[in-house]
Amino acid sequence: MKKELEKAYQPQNIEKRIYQAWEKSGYFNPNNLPGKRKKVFSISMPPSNVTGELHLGHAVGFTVQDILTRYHRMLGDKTLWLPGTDHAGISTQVMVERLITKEGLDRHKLGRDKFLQRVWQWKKKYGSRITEQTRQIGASCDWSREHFTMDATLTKAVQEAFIKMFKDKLIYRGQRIVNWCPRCASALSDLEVKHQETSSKLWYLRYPLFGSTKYLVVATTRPETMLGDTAVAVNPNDKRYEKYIGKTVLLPIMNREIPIIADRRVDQSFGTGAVKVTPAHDHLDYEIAQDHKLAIINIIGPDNRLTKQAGEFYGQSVQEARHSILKRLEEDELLDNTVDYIHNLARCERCGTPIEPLISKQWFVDIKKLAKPAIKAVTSGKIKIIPQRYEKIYFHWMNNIKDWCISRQLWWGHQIPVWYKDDKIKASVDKPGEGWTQDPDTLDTWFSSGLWTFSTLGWPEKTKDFKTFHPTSVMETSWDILFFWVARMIMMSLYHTGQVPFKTVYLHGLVLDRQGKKMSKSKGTGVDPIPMTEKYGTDAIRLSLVLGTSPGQDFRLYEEKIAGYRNFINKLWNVSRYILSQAAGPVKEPTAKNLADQWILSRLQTVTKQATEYLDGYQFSEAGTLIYEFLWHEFADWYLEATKIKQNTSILHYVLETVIKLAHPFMPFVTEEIWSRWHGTEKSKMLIIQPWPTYEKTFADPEAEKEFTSLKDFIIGARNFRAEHKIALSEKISAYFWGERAGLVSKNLEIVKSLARIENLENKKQLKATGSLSGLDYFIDYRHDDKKIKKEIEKISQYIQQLEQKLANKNFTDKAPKEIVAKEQEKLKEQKERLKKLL
RNA sequence: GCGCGUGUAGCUCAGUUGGUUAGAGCGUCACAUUGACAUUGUGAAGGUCCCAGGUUCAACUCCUGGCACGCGCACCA
Repeated sequence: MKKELEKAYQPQNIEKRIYQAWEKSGYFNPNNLPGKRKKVFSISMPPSNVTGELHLGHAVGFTVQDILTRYHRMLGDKTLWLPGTDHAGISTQVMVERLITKEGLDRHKLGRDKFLQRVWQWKKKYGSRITEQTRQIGASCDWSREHFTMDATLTKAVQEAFIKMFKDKLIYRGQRIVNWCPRCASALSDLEVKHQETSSKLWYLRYPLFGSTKYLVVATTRPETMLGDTAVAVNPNDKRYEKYIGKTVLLPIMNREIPIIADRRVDQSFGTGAVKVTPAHDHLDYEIAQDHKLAIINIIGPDNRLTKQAGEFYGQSVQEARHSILKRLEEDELLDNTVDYIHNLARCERCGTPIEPLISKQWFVDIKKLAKPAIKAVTSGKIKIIPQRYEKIYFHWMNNIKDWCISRQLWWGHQIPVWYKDDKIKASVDKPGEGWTQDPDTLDTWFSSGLWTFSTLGWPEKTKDFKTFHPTSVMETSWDILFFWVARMIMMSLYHTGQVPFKTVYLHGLVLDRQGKKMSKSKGTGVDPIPMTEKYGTDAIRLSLVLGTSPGQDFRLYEEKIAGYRNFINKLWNVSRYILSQAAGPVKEPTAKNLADQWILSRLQTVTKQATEYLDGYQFSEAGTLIYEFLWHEFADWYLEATKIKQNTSILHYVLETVIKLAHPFMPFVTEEIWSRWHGTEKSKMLIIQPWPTYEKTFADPEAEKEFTSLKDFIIGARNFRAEHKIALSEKISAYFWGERAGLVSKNLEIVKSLARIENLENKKQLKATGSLSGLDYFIDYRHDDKKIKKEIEKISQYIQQLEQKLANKNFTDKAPKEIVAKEQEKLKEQKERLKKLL
């Protein structure tokens, strides 16, 4: 052990070097791991968006995945954690479009090929940023298997998948109403639309009844769409309008006669209870039109301008049209009323532009057929979701699933492998021949992500990796992409490979700011993990993202929390510094020489066992907290102090080594650093590949644990001594037990002095012989703080009464399990003895 | 509308099959301090586990019904 171990842990100087050493060792790659590894453990890393930067959401996920990976690697599993990035169609294209706008260009001027070149350039320049940040968080994933969704092999997988689904008639092309983003000039799936409260107006329009001077009033937030109205609908139960059903109104401006129809879906209480029906530009109206066989008139084009069908308004933008139409209606006295109104406006998830529903020819997946087996995979238990309540949400969504629109009018992405020639359509990777042209559209990003667990392992080829690592063991991600991604992976994998993509889904919560709100970059309420890792160390961030959290449950993060875990890491650093400076050397078989030794060894075994069980059960917070408590408040605070009286190097080393192993998955950097200073930097001796500690029965000693705990309680109780007696006690202990070593002092004086007793009592044996703690009666005489003692007596008496009552209850003694009753009886006995001593 | 979550110490949160006198961190207060560590140590104060019923020998935990806050889904024009 080198003496120059720094006084405080300095993560900045260490982390980069440690990560490089790990990466260089090759151990992230399961092929390079030592020993025979039969059991396989694999995780697919959710591909980060290439345009992205690491945020705390990633950090939580990576930490949990890394804990699992490191734990299983140490367990001796053939462990693979496969990383990658996603081309993120819309996000990336939007970003590059903005860039070229600044140059006065747009993608159409540039042309498809040149534009794509620009995107690739951009990807090359910034795409590695996120992977660098992934390294910074300590992710021990296999970079040699890193993939990008637009790699040649993955593109091939996408094409094969599409063609197979097309041939099986699971993918079809149809003219349907879709969510259209005018800015992106592309169709979107339902999931890519977000609703946001927006203040707007509700206009009440008068539609004259045909052949009458009366009119019906309809309310709308979108007056311009009236040009495309093909009916007015009312609820069949609405008495007010009963008499009009079957009649017609004259659509203003267009002077078109349109029917008044009855439909259950109309809400009587909204507006006037009469609705204008615009099938081409509203999802509900479209459905109503289908059922009532109404005409569909497309008046808004993909360019967000009115079509020829809009007559005199042809060519106007939607905004202009709204203005002119309102003006015209007002002039004709057909505008009844205008009120302020807040409604949920549908917006493009990526660019925020209001969505324009319109009729368009797009590609769809007939997803209901895929949903059935995907539901079964979860009900049958083949896939387990943690926490379980998300299964319900999953089922609800899957049971109500609608066809998935997968074509995007974007350039950045996988171009649809379909070719046209005259009226012929052919799905094929390559051009089928002269005169064929390929569909210009690309696929939804989530189509390729849906194949992620197997496309990254070489599918559709039957590679060794695929055979070895698929299905993967766990999918770890945040709950908000359960539908986007997790559900689609399950459907795609079952269909294409016949296997589930993973056996367990672990969902973590979202990281919230101090106020409990979603972190927002624009509001500046976010915590950027990278500067935090520099300030407090990555290990501290990792702990603060995992300890004290619960799966699927959102949680708040703030700086003090991180600082707290930084302190803990520093504690471990100093514990190691102390132990290694006391006696360097190899770890020997531990031999217990006194009660404290027995206690700590037994506790270590208990902790090892429990921590292992927690990790196996995905209870990361519990496992981490347990290690934290043991390391700090048992090993450091008590055992280490005890050894200041009588050192037992073998045990100090053994416990430190074991606890460092247990802590490694949670705080890899500091543990690896301590390890390397102790065991050297040789590759084969790295902590990352050390075997996970096992539970050794020989050290388990519940009796010792119990007795030491009593002793601790007694020592803590000694604080109630009067000051002068305390001094007397200290002096006595000092003179009696330390003799010539009386000079040894510690900050933690009280404990050290009191612990001197452990040694003298010849530990357990004597404790037993003298009747548990009776050997300590010697000190009890010094208890003199009457007030405190009185209070304690009161407390104990109360408790005794409680216990006596309980035991007197026949129902309890008869019906409760025997162990519980026995436990209560023992408690009563203990308390009575305690009381006796105090009186 | 349908569904989900949360409510435990001043603050942030744990609490997996119902069973020690309900826990931790931070904060507060008191005390300690020379050699592992002030990024320290020891302790104290602080709780009708949201409310009301029910099941049970036993409920923070299970059931029913409220209240408050947050979120998701949905055809809110």
